[in-house]
Amino acid sequence: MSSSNQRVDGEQYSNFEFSEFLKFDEWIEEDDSSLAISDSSHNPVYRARVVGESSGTISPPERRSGEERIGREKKEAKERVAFKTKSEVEILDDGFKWRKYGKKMVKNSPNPRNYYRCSVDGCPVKKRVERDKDDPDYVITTYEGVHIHQ
DNA sequence: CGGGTTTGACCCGCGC
DNA sequence: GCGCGGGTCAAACCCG
Repeated sequence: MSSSNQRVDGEQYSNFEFSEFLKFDEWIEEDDSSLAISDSSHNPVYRARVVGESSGTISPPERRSGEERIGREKKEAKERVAFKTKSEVEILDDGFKWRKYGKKMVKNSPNPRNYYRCSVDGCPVKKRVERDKDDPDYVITTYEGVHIHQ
């Protein structure tokens, strides 16, 4: 991963409290509504959240091989936070190390969808990056789960 | 050498 | 019951 953009947001995200901010259901404009689009490589202009149904529990990712994954129980829906950011590169450095584990093409969009996972052991955090179909200049980054480490 | 990235195949849930 | 879509894993390759 070679991110040409210097990381100046590491602390910015540290202050992020997903569990608290998760309160929206649609794209909401940030205070930077003016879309000033700072020169900073990335600045979340939009924030959306889609918590896993609070009432409708979704089955956890139980892989095939019904023998090693079995045992997982549905504790609570994982948090899903989506950020719409204007960026040229989809590899936004949020202060964590991500390992790409898959790429898929969306049928509704000519743009591929990249799947990332936290390299830290025990970190069940997953990241999904996709380019906006209507706004190629924008990148939608969806975070899933919470980091067990800072 | 290690870690990370890549692409295809595989799997699962749901819809029809 | 089968098909589609989306998601994940895995082997191989590349880079530092």
